[in-house]
Order: sequence, then C-alpha cells, then structure tokens
Amino acid sequence: MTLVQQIKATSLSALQTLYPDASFDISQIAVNQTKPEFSGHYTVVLFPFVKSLRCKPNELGEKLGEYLVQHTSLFDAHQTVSGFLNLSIKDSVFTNFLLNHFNDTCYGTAAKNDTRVMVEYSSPNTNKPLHFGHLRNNFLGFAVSNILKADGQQVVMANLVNDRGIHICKSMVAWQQFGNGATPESTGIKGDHLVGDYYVRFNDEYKKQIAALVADGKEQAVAEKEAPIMQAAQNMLRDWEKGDEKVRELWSKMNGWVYTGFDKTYARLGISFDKYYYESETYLLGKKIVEEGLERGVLFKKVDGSVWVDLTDEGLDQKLLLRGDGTSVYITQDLGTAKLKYEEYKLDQSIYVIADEQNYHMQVLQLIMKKLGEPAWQGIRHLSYGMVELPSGKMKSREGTVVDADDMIDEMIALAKEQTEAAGKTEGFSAEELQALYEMIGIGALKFYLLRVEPKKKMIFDPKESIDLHGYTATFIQYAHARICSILRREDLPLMPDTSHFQSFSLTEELTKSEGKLLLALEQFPEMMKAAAVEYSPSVLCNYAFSLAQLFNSFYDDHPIAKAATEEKKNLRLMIIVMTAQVLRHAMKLLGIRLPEKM
RNA sequence: GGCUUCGUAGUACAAUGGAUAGUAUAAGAGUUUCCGAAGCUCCAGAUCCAGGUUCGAUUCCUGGCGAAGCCA
Repeated sequence: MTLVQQIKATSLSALQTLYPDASFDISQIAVNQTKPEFSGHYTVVLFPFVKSLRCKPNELGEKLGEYLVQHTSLFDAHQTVSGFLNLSIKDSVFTNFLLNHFNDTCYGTAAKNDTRVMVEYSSPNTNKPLHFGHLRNNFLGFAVSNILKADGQQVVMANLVNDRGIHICKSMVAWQQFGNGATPESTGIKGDHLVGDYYVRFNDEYKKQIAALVADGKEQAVAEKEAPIMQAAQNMLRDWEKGDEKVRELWSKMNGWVYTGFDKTYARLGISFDKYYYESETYLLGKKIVEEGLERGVLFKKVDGSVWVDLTDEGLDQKLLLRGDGTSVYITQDLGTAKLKYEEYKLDQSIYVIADEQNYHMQVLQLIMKKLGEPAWQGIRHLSYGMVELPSGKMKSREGTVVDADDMIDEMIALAKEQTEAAGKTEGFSAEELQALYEMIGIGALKFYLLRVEPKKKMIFDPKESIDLHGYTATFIQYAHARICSILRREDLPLMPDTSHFQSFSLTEELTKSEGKLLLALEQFPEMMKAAAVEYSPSVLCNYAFSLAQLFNSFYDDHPIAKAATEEKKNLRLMIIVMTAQVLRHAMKLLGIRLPEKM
C-alpha cells in the first residue's frame, strides 16, 4: 500500500473511532501533498466533515491529528492550519521504504491481472511515408500499451494497415505510367518514400489533365471524373477487387516496398506490434452484422435499397451503412473489425489511438455496435489526440507544409550531435557509441516533447524549441541519470551497498529536506503509474520523471555523497540515488525513451 | 446551421472541487579551489467575459466571445 492509501485508510478508521455515530466514506478523504510553506508531508482536507460533525475544522484537525500520531506508526507530528491537517511522516517510514525497494526493478509494476486489452495505433496508409503528425500517434500508442502492461493488464499492440483503396491505386497507376520499372534497389530510395513520390506524381498529373479538359470547355466536375489517369485508378480498383492477378501482383510488390520502409522507421523509433490487421482482409467484414441488424429491425432500408441506422434518439443523425448496390462504406468494415478483434482476443477493452478529427466517427461506431447488440461495444474506447501543428500552420499533406517523419528523426539526431559537440561532451566515446548516444538524445527529445502534453490537447511543435535540449525535456532527465551513473562508477564508493550492511543499518540522523523530498517523490511512483494507466496519459509520467530529475539535481547540489558526515549517511544517499536512477529508467522506458550512462 | 473539444504569465505546458494557481523557456541577479555548471539559487510575471451551484471554482452548470475539428 502506498503512503497516500495508508493515510486515507488510517484517517478513515480514526474518524470512525472518534465519531462512532457518524458514517464516513473513503472517497470523502482528500489527501494532498503539503504545500512547501507549511511543515509536513501530506495534508488531509477537513472541510468535507465539518458539516455533518458540526464541529470547527481546527478542532477536528487537532483531534484527528493527535489520534493519528498516537495510534499509528506513520506520523511523528501534526499541525492544523485553517482547515488543513498537515502530517509529518516519520523518517523511519522513509528509510524502511528505501530498504525494501531501492534495488527492486519491479518497483511500480502492478501484479498481473486478467484484463485483456488491445491498443490499436499507428495504422498507416501504404501510399506514402509516415509524416510528422503520425509520430504523436505512434509514441502515444506505444507508451500507453507499456503503461497498461505495467498496470498488470494483458495487452495486444495492434496495427491496422490501410493497404487498399483508391488512394493505393493512385500511386500504383502513376508508377505504371511513369516509373520505368523503378524500385527501391534501383533508385536507392526508401520504399515508402518511393511509393509516396508516385502518389504525389499522380496528383500532379491529375491536376494537369483536369486543367487540359477544362481548357477544352468541360465543366470542372466533369473534368475531374473524366481525367484519364483517374479513370485508370478506378479501373485498377475494380480489377483489384475482382482479384486480377497482375494488379494484385503489382499491389503486393509496391506494398512490400512500403512495409520494408515502415519497418525501418518503426525500428528507429523503437516501436513494435504484436498483431497486424490488413484492411484488404477486413474490408468485407461487417456486412453480415449489418444484414442481421436489418433482419432484427434495428436498422432500416430506404427505397433505393440502402441500409441506414437511425441515431436521432442519441442526438445524432442517420448514418449510411450499406449503399443501394450492396457495397459497404468506411464504417461498415470498422464494425466488422471491432467484432473480429473482440472475438479473437476476448477483449475487455479495445483502445483506438486515432486523431480527434475522428471523434464523431468513433462515437458513431460505438453507438451502432451498441444498437446491434454486439458485446464488443462496451470495451471500445477512443484515445483521441489533438493535431500537431507547426507555428506556421497545420501539418497536412495538402497544404504542402508536410514534414516527413524520417526527415524529422534525422534532424533531431543531427541536432543532438551538434549540441553534444558544442558542449564538448564527446570525449571517451567511440564513433559507434557517439552515434548511439545521438540517437538516444535526439529521438528521446522528440518523443518526450510529443508525449509531455496531455493527449487530447492539440499542440504546437516548434522545431526550434524542440531542439532546445534544456528545460522540460528528455535530455534534462537523461543528464540527471548520467550524473547518477557517474557517481556510481566511482571506485572509492561501494557501487551497491551489500545487503549484509543493511542488517546493521541504522539511521540516527534526521533526513534533510532534500533527502525527504526525493524519497517522498520516489514513494509516489506507483501512484503515478496508476494515474497514467487510468487516464491513458503518458504525460503524467513525463511530469513525474522530470520533477524527479529536478529533485535529484537539487539534492545533488545540497549534499556531497562521497563526503557525507557518516557512513550511514553515505550509504543512505547512495541508496537514494540508486533508486532514483532505477525509477527514472523505469518511467522513461515505458515512454520508449532510453537513458544513457554517460553523455 | 448542429455537435464535440479547447481558451491559464511574452511563449509552451501543469494543477482527483481545496491553502498564496505550479513548471519550463525567454528577461534580471547570483553561483565552479569541493562527486558532471547540459546544473543549482534568488527575482519578477497568468486563470477569455458574465452569471449560477458550493464553506471553497482554473476545475462543475448556464449564457456569451474566441480557436480547432467533425457532421450536412
């Protein structure tokens, strides 16, 4: 049990003992960390009780505080200030905590449970490379998956690849017409970029053809339909759906290039998946459950034969599910895939990491599943995240300001190199070690910058600011970690106090303020993990890791470790920094960020 | 037009309904005979507006204003 939980529990039983006639609930007890200007570590808010108990807040505080100090072994002092009961934790509570956990690599990880959850993320299209906006999705999905695993849940990381459709045919047609057999090997261009180039080429050509037709006197809308290259793409899509061998072969070949490219990018980002779904295999799903819904009268048919769902009772409108010709629409296959996932993995939770422009779509998806009586509906959760914008405007391919993900990664690594060299910190590394370090710093900075903001908020990515390795960044945390490792490398200090030493370990001196603050923060790690898991919010861990690094830096500045007054103090401080490094590594690992031992 | 989300120092972000609203940057002042100064210390600066609920509102509710997204 964490300290906060213990404080709540002991306060509850204390209140029940002191006021046997009243009834209390644990949810009424608010425990906060005590503000620095008051003495104490944790604060119980008294106002919620004064009304029913008909007493003055400060009287209650004195009574409760006195009881807690007398009857528990947690506290050594209490002080009531205007309705707040400030409690001081005994030093021995902290030192016992430290002895129990300082070298525990599982500290913060919850026991395994049976909750089965799928996190679908990344989900790229195979007609172009990943762009910068995708990075937030990838980092979020990966971090949330790790956080839920650490919370003890059984997690499947899934990637639903959008590998078919008119947009895929566009790049295929352009490659056929203009590619002259170009391959990633023959051109030296990464596969996803090569295919993306032909997608761009298609659109250029399409615009030209429209302009030519309009110049011939055609209406704009007619020209858009009749442009030969667009017709070629549509024919190709029909051939693809018929299973035309040549088209399928080209499709497999070009998608293969893209996957090779994506795999490289994922590897650099340190991101992986347990399960791939391909839209080419799922796009026909969903029709069946729609037809069943129609039979049961949950859905209705219009005169043209199209099938609809009426969501007006839910405050929405009517949604098309099957066209008059029986073909499905986008949401139909999502219904089918949701059911498939649920049945394949017996999911309790199915999390979709998708940008907030899909909020409406996801809401509709869940509502329809519910209406259709599909049990999967309950577990559907949209982890919606806001767009990443540039200071100059939105990052969308249409507007020409698109920033490529691979380029961004290269840029970050280059900047890490530049800054490290400028700071003169390259000594003692081999060339390979330096390259690995630059990747760790550059990609770490990028990940942290995108994860530190609460997912649902849109954010501005300022390249200039993101390369600033000072401040609220991964680099700051990495640096703190490297400093700790540097101390632990010293030969005149025992790397790790051995356990036999602990037996006789006694702490006669009081903890200093810095020591206490750092220990308090370390003790809060499990709470933070839980909060991050409950809120699906890696930003909680970003905040936590950063404040831990800050506390360490202050502690480090205040206290010499090698020259501590006593051996006990020296060992205590060593244990504190060993544990600090441990927790920093753990928290950051869940975010997908590694910490160097030297930098 | 309808629905959803967001409005906090110059800027970028925090704050289960709780104390004098935190942190980082940029601006100002210090700090290296002593374990890594990519550090630390000090100093300034903000809740869009108007109501309501509450002992207490950045947080919850209503109405404006502003921004983004989605649906027709």
